[in-house]
Amino acid sequence: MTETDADSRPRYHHGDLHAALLAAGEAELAEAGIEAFSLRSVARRAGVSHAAPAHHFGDVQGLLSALAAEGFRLFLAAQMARQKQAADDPRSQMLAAGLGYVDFALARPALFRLMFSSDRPVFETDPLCSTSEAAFRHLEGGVAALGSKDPLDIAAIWATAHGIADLLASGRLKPLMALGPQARDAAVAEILRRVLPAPSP
Amino acid sequence: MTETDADSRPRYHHGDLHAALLAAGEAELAEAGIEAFSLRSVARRAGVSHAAPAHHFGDVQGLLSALAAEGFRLFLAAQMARQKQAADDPRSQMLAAGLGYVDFALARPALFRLMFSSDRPVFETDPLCSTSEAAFRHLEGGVAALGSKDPLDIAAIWATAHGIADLLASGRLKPLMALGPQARDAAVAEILRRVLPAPSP
DNA sequence: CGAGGTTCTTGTCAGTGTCAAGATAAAAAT
DNA sequence: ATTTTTATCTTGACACTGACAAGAACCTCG
Repeated sequence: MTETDADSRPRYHHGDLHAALLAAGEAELAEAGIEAFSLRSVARRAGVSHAAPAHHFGDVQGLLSALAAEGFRLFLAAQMARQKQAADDPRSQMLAAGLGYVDFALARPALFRLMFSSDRPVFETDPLCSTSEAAFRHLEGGVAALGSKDPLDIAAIWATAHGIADLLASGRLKPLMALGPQARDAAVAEILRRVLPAPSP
Repeated sequence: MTETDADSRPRYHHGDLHAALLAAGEAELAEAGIEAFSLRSVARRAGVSHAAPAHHFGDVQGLLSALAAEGFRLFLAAQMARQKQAADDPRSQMLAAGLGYVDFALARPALFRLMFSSDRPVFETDPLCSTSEAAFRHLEGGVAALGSKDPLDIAAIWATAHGIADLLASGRLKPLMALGPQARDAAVAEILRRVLPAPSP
C-alpha cells in the first residue's frame, strides 16, 4: 500500500504528513468553510486515519492555528506583490498594500475569516503569534513612511482596508463586485485615499 | 401568525417557547460564541428537551437566522439611538449612525459576527431578508441625505464603519480600545469624517 | 540483529444535529 | 360534555464529530 512519490523514496508511512495535512486543511477550509470544518474530513482528504492529525497538530485548534499562520504569510505576500508593482512613494505603497489586503480576502475568503473572525486559532502560540504581528508591523511601517505615528491614522487605514475586504469577501458590497477587477481596484484605491493622513507639509 | 404581542395567558406547555428559545439562543451566543453554539445547549437553557426547538425553528440554521434577524433590528436601533441624540444635519446624522454601528458591535460581538461573518444564517428567508435589507436601506438613505447616490460613497462609509466595528469587536485595535468611551467616539467620528463625500457645493 | 522512539491505526467515549415515533395538552368539532 | 383533531413536546435512534488510550507499523540507532 504505497503512496509513493515519484522521485524521492518514502521515508515514513506517509512521507510528509505535516505538509499534506496543511494542504488538505486549506482545501477543506475553502470548500466547507470554518463552520463546517472537520478534522476527520481533513484526515480523509490526506488519506490517513481520523486520529493521525493529532500527533502533528495536537487538536483541531492546533491545525487551525497553523492554517491561520500560513494565512498571515500569504496575506503579507499578497500585499508585497502589489507593492512591488506600484510606484515607490509612500502613498502609492500604502494604497498598493490595501489592494493586496483586498486581493487576499477575495482569493481566500475562508482563510481570511479564520484569521479575523474566528475564536478558534490561538494567537498566543507560535507561529501564529509572530506571523500575525509581522503583518501588523508591516502596516505600522507603511503608515510611518507616510510621516505619521498617530494610532488614529493606523486605525483609519487598517479599518477601511479591512472593512472593504471583509464586506467584499462575504458577498456584500455587490455594487463594487459588479465592477470589473480594474474598476474595482480604482474604487478601492479612491476610498483608501480618503483616509490617508494629509500629505506631508 | 402571531408574533407574541403582550400575551397574558399561558397557552401551551411552556407558555412561549418561541421567545424563550430566542432569549436562550442569544445567551448561548454571547457566552459560547458562534463556533461553539449548540442547539442542545440552547434547549437545556430553556429547560426543554433537545428536540423541542425543531418544531419552532426547523433546524439550527433556522434558529440562527431568527437570531440574526433580531440582531439586525437591534443593530438599526443602536444607530437610531445615536442619531436621536445628534444634531439634525445630514453629516452629524451619518456620523452618529456610524457610532451606533460600532456601539452595537461592541455590545454584542457574537451577534455581530453571526450577522456579518457566518454562513449559517439564511439571508434569503424572512424575517432575516427584510431586516437586513432595512439596515442597508438605512445606510443608503443616510448617504442620499448627504447629496450622493454614488455606490462608491456608500461603500466607503459602510466599509469604514464596518472595519472599525469588526476590528474593535474582535479585540484588535487595542490602541483605540485603550481610550475611554468618549475619546474613542471622537476618534471613530474623525475617521468616518474622512470618508464622507465632500460637503455639497 | 535488536532496543527505543516516532508515526500512524484501531477502538472507544461523550457530545452534536436531525429524523421518526410516541406522549401530552390545548383547541375544535360534534 | 365527549370525541376528534391539531399543535407541542419527549423519547429514542442514527450518523457524525473531536478527543483519548492502546496497540501496530516503521525508522533510527546501538
